[in-house]
Parts: sequence; C-alpha cells; structure tokens
Amino acid sequence: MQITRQADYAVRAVLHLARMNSSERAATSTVAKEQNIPPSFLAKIISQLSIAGLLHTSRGARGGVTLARNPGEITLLEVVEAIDGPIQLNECVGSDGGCTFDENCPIKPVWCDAQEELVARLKRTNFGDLLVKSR
Amino acid sequence: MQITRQADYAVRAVLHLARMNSSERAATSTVAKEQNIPPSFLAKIISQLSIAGLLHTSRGARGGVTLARNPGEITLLEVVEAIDGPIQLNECVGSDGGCTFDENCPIKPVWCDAQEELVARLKRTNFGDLLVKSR
DNA sequence: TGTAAACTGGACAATAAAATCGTCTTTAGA
DNA sequence: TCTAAAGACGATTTTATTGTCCAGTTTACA
Repeated sequence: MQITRQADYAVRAVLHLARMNSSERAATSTVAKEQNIPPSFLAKIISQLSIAGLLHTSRGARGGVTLARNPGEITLLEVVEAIDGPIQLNECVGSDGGCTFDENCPIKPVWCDAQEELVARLKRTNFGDLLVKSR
Repeated sequence: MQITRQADYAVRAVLHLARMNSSERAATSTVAKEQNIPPSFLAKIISQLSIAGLLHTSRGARGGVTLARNPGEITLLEVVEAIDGPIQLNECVGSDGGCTFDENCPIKPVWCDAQEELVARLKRTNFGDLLVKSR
C-alpha cells in the first residue's frame, strides 16, 4: 500500500524541474544529485516520463530535461500513473473486471470508493499549486 | 499502490468467518477452498490475525478458526494493518519522521491528507456493516 | 572535424515480497 | 492409547522492485 520509490523519485524530479526557469534545461545527473536519487535509476524514470509526454529531453552536449507543459498543467496523478501505472488499491478494483469469484462481494465497493477519492485528490493537485506552497 | 494479496486474503477470510454462525469453527483448509486462497498461505495469514487478536484458533481434531469479537467490532483497517502493517502511502509519510531531505517539501502534506482520508474510511468500515450489505 | 556532455537501451545483480512445501506439535474422539 | 484432523513453524522457490553497469548514439561547441 505504497507508491513505489520510482514514482516518488519521478514526482520529486518533476517538482525540481518545475522550480527552474522554464527556459533552462537540467541534466539528469544534476537532478539526481540535488534530489538524492540514484542517477542511473533516475535516467530510466525520466525516459518513462518523456515517453508519457510529461517531459522533453534533448540529447548531446548542453542537453537535458525540461517540462513538456506548464507546471500548472501537470497533475500529481499523471506523474504517478506514468510510472506505476493506473492506481489500483486492490486487485479486484480495476479495468480488467477483477474477481468474478464472489458476485456480490461487499468489500469491493469500499475499495472502489476509496480509490476514486484518492485518484480525485491526486488529479486536482498540480505542480503549479505545489510550487506556490514551497516558496 | 495496492494492498498486498495477503491483506486481501485476510479480509476475505474474516468476512467468511463473519458470515458463519458464531459458535461454529471453520478449518483453514475449508476457508481456503471456498475463498479460493492458497491453503498454506492462508495458514500463515490466519496465524498473524490470531497473534493480532482478531481470531481465535484451536488446534487438533475438530479445531479451527473463529472470530475473536463480534463482526461489528472488527474494522477493515484492523485486518489490513494486522497483515500489511500501518498504511503508508509514501515512505516519507510515517511514524519514523521520513525524509529530512527537503524541509518544506510541498508534496508530503498531500500524501498525509490522502492517507488520513483512506485510513479513516477503512476504520469506519466494520464487518458487521459488510455482512448486512452482502445478504 | 573532434570531443566531451548528455540521453538511450539492454543486461544484470541485490533485495524484498509473495507464494509454496514439508515437517512438527497439538488434540478430540474411537 | 492410537489416529487422523488441524494449526505452527521453518526452509525454499518464485516474482517484482530497486539499483548498477556499460556500451551505444546524439549534439553543441571549440
């Protein structure tokens, strides 16, 4: 019942980028150092975030990473789900239908509601808001 | 970001026991079969629930498992935490203080609030209520 | 055009979690 | 007292997560 370290790293990396001037690029190694994240591990995470369309990367000397959008247009949910996949509090609560074992299982709705609440909360939290709070 | 299978199994096992006549005992193997849980895995889970004081077990022939209390007095939170330990949405949100890295990290409060909400929800859901809904 | 900085991608090791297996101990009842 | 049913306990296997390493590829700039 925890987001993975990867997702936590991803969130911190995005926040780091959000704090910078939007015209600057940051090298993965710099972000890793300042955020205390294993560098080669972060490289993979950034690659995934880039594939997900949240970051832009540029290779070569003076290359680096920037946000693909405004901080205010990136939600916590997007970042977490780009790494961990869809949030799913229990196996039975998911797109794949889940446990067909007990048709009227009374527990499933509890997980569903809790999950919806959590997802909604992460969705309404964007990095623009987070930025304001951290200054 | 998911409860463990163990916790799910625990919840289903407790619900199974809650559905029975309170004077009856159920063998672990029976519960495992009816709830579709690997038997030897369930044995360990039941052992943990017993140590946590949620179940009573009796050994020997005609032994088995019963709830230690009324279904209405057992919450979903207790069962989940007996198996998975305290719910903690992220490493930094916990009793051990967490990341001292960024003193005014704006993300931590988000995880804290979300976690509190989830915990509260699981705490107010007891197996007495669940029983009613499943009939 | 050469070179150093930077991302890319794959293979792999270490660790933790999930699941399984086998053996032991306890106990009700014939 | 003997036996079969049942839980207790420890060893092992499997799988996912986390982290490392290294050999490519791209590109700005001297």
